[in-house]
Amino acid sequence: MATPTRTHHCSELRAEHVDQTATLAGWVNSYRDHGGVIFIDLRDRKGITQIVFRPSQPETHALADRLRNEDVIQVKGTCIKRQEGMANPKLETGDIEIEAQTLVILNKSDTPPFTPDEAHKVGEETRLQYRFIDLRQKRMQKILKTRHRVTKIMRDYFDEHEFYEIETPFLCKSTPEGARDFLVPSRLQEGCFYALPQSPQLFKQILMVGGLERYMQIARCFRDEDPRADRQAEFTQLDVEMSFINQDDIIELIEGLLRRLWKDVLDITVPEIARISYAEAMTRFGSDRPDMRFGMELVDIGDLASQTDFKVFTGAIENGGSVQAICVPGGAKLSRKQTDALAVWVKDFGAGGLPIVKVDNGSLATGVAKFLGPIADQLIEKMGAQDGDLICFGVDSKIKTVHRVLGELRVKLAHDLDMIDPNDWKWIWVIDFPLVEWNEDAKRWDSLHHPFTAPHEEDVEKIASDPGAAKSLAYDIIVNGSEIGGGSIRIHQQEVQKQVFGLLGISPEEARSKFGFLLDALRFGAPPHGGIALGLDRLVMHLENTTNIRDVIAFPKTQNGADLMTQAPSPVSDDQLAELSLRPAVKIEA
RNA sequence: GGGAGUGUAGCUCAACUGGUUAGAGCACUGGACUGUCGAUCCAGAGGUUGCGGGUUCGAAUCCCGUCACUCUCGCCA
Repeated sequence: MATPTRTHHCSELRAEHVDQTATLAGWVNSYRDHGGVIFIDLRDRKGITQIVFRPSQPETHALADRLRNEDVIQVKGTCIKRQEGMANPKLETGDIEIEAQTLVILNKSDTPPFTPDEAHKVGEETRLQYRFIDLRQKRMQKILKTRHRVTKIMRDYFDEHEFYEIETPFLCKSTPEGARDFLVPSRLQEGCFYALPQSPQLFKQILMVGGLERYMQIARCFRDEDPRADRQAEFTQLDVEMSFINQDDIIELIEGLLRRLWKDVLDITVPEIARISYAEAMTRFGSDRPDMRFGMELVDIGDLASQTDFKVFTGAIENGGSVQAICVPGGAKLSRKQTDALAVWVKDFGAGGLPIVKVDNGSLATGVAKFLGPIADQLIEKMGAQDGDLICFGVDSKIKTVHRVLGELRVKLAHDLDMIDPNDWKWIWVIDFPLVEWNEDAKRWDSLHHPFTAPHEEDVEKIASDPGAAKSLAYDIIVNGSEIGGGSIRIHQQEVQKQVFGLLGISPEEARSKFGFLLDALRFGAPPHGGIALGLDRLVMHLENTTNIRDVIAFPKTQNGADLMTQAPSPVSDDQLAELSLRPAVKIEA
């Protein structure tokens, strides 16, 4: 077999190469056999070039007659200019073609289940099963190229800022907090298990105590939880940690990175990114990851609600709850059927229902309008509502539910009513998160970020006196309503860490057994430090304008955690199990 | 764990209210054709209607169960 070399890529040849000899190699993208002359569109990573086979080269022509889609071939021939009217403006290389002298079939392909050109209309299940074909389509190649550029830019950027890229272990100690761990049985220590890292959190802090000062890693993380459109069990983070810095340093550093990424990939300039507090984000947008591309901010109308006889409103307020509203511009055009569907939809977020009114001729109509007569004018004014608008109410005895319902609703309505400019980008930092949040079910305080997040210095006393009011030095970076990263300044003093563990109900014994190494590290000269992690998959999703995380991962998993190509996970042999001292509760034959 | 949706030829889809032999386009096979580029023309082959059960004279269609895939609530410090 000939060596599959080539002199040019399939995107390169132009009129200026006419009369030159060229050797190309690639896949048969399509073939057109005219009995005499045969045309092949030859494809490689970079483009497509048309090859012509003429009967005047009988041996080569006979070989070419057998070519089918996705055969891998090597062609040597002469670059010739296409005659007048025969150029193909759809191809970069459409002014020329290669007149083949020799053809080598490097590898004949079985009939493919689909071709790269039609992959975009093939079901995802089939694409994932034959991922090696799917990856040949232009879109997938572009996405993976972008992903490569993003990680390259990250490494260059942090290198310029004197960060070291340091690997951390995959085989880690299991900590039951947070997400469910993926467990790996130990062969050498019977009955014991490693866990795959949910993130390199503790290791990167240890690196700071270890004096490395600036660390970054493109880190694979594992969380054994149910997936969503934008998240799967195995994902990648840009992980960063720095010593002797404050929150502003991290924010400025990451803004610089985002600026370079968007400029380089999309030629879009990232402006100085505004910061809002968690409290403000919740009050105005009902969410800690507000989408700032549209309005419809939440308005507290508790004062007006209590002036009505509408029991839904007054009842909620009497129970210590809240009545809030959003004004949906042009929302009055929604049909009864559509608003009824919204009322069902909001129940997923804990709402009892969705009271609405439409604004018509300067007054309220339909829905709950008949209950709101006394406050109609004030409501319209307070909401800034116009004729043709829809006002949706969030009502509950818990303000948290009201925020959630209206926060989710405003995003859904903005999409449904096409209120978002697809070319708009809105970045925002959310800062000053509460340190902890009361978990009503478990009757305890939970970390909002994680247990190593530092409180504001002036709030340290509140850990004991008023934990819910203590704010943390945590920050999330949001783009278009999507959280693409978050981090915090860490606790670097053993005393404070002990207090936080105490607040979280982690006993000293428990803390010692789970995080003893961290507590030790904090005793021996831990510098002040902090960091952040950005979701690489989500970042690439934004840059490539997809809502499907599987699009930006070469070999993704399905919702069931399966790899449809390799058929993982799979049963294993009894021998393998015995070696690991494992006995499954459910046995599936290997 | 819950809710919703999808599953028919290799691929994308159709098949009325349960009713003849489950169709079409692309792909595939054979043939024709010397300028196509979504080639064209002629002919052909290709089906466990995801799987299992049930109702019925009769099931792709209705019912129950199950599996896979998607979206989603819970979950994801």
